[in-house]
Amino acid sequence: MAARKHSRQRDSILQFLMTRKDHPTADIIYMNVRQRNPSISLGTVYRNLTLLAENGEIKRLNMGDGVDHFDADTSPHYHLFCEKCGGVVDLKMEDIDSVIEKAAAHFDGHVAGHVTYFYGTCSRCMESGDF
Amino acid sequence: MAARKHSRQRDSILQFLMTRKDHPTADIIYMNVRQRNPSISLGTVYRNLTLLAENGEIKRLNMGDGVDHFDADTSPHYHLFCEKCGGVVDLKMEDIDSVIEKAAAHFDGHVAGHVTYFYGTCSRCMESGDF
DNA sequence: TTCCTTGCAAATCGTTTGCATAATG
DNA sequence: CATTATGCAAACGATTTGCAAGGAA
Repeated sequence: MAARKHSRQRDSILQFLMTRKDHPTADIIYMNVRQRNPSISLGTVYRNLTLLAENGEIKRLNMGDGVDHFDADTSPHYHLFCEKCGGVVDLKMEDIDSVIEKAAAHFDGHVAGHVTYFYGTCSRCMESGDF
Repeated sequence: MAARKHSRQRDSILQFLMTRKDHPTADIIYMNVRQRNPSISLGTVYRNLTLLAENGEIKRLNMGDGVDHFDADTSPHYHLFCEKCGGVVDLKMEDIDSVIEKAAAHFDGHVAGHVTYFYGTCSRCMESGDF
């Protein structure tokens, strides 16, 4: 439904996001993309992130910290929210979608999917020991 | 550390929450408690919900819809967010904390816990068919 | 020339907070 | 009396949106 047109802003946002594996927030993305494109506005960043997420080109992550995080890696994988640095890191693990059947077992309605994320300490904060 | 004093407002908030099994938001709680206590303010509702949650007397739920939901049932159980009515319902199922070990298996840092919730359609919306 | 996209600023929304006053122990 | 709690309204932080101007097809 979107007769989408090309835009430099969207390009640089997506490009930047692909270089990062720490799932930055809209604000972090804004500050970084700004360095190459000084005139870009926060609103444009938000608009494009939403557009890209709706198109499935990126993922919008809700890690319970009140801010949305974005991930250019759309392949299925899990995330951990580091309670020490507030960062989000990837977590490779076997698929646990079987929890859906477990949930559906004693449920009258329909279980379409699940959201699962972990919290704890990332390896970086584990080493640096400073907390 | 909290030399907590008694308050009618807190009482009515907790009491109201215990009568509901649909995990209302602060605003819904405010509108309802207001009927018995017309002078209560939204700020007081928020302050008490936070206080009760910190004390473990109630649970604060993040269902990814941008609003906090509250639950007076602190026993371990899961929740489903109904995509049709926007409500939150309880979902009884076997414990799946084993996902923590699965997550920790290939992770360098420390996995302290996980957050899991489901989304789909509640039984009520399933029946009424109107969507 | 369409009409999608942008920059900017104002507007929303949910939630928190400062402050003077009221209620509790 | 010492403090915690309240009501009110202003303040906040993240995200969205209206609008006139700019850029892509």
